[in-house]
Amino acid sequence: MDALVQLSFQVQRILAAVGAEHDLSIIQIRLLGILRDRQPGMLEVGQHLGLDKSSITGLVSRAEKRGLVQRTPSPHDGRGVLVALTPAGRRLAEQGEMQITRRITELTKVLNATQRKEFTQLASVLLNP
Amino acid sequence: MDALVQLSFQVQRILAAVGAEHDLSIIQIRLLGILRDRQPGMLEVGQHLGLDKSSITGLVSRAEKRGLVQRTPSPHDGRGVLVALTPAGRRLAEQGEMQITRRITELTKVLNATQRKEFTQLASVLLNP
DNA sequence: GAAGATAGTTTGTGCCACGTATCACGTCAA
DNA sequence: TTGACGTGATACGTGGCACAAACTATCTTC
Repeated sequence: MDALVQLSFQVQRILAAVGAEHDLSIIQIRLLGILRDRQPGMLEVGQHLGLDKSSITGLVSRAEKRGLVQRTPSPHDGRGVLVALTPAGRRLAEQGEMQITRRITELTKVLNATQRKEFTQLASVLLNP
Repeated sequence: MDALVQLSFQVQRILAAVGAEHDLSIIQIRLLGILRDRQPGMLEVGQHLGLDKSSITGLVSRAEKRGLVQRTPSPHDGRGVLVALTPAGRRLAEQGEMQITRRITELTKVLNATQRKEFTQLASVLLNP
C-alpha cells in the first residue's frame, strides 16, 4: 500500500504549494477552513486540528496579526474566546479552497469519469468505514 | 475531491503516529526510508525530500546525534559527504516500515480484495500519469 | 594557476508543537 | 456564601523544521 502513502505526500505538496502562494502553511489553511462555517472557542479549534490548546494560541495569534482571524470574548463564558474569520480571512479561505479543488481535480484528470467516481467512492469508504 | 484531501490527512496521521512511537517525525522517517537502499550525498537527500540543502544539514545532524545515521567523507570528492544508515538506523527503518504497512493495510481492511486492487491501481495511475 | 562552479555548513529568522505554569472565571458542595 | 476544584486560555521555555544569505573548502575549467 505504498501507493497510498505516496499519494498522500503528493496531495500534501499540492496543499503546501497553494498555501505558499498566499504565504500560508498547511495548518493555517486548515484553520481558515475550519472557521468557514463555525465560530469555535480555542479548545474546539484544537480538537478539530488534533493539537494541544497551547499550540492554538500561537496559531491563532499569527493569523490574527495578519488580519485573517479575529478573537472576540465569549458572551456566555467570561474565560472563553470565540475565533472567527475576518472578511479578508474569508476571502482567502474561499480563494484557497477553489485553488485546491482545481489543483486536485487537475491531478485526477488522468482518470476518466467512471474511474474518478469509483476512486472517490472508495476513498470515502476508507474515511467512514 | 475533498475525499482525497481528507484521506491524505488520515495517512499523514498514521505516519505521524508510527513515528511518534519511536520519537521520529515524518521527515525523519522519510530520511531513513530514502537511505535504505542508497548512500547519497547531502544534496541528493535534499532533492529526494524536496528540501534546501541547508535544511538537510540539521536534519542529518539530528539523526546522527541519535545514532541513526552516519556521515562519511566522499571518496571521490573532497567536499562531499555520504550519508548512510547505521545498524540501529536500519533496524528502525525496517521496523517503522513494517508498522506503517500494517497500519495502512489495516486502514484498507474495509475494502474487499477487488476493491483494494482497484484502488491501488487507480492510485498508482494518479502518481505516474 | 586563476576564475568560477559546486558541496556543505553556519547563522539568523520564523513557524510549529509540546509541556508546564499561571491566571481568570465557573461550578459545585458543604 | 464561600471555599475547593475544574476549565478556557495565555505565557514561557524548549526543540524540530524550513528557508535565505553568507561563508569555507574543494573541484573544474580554461
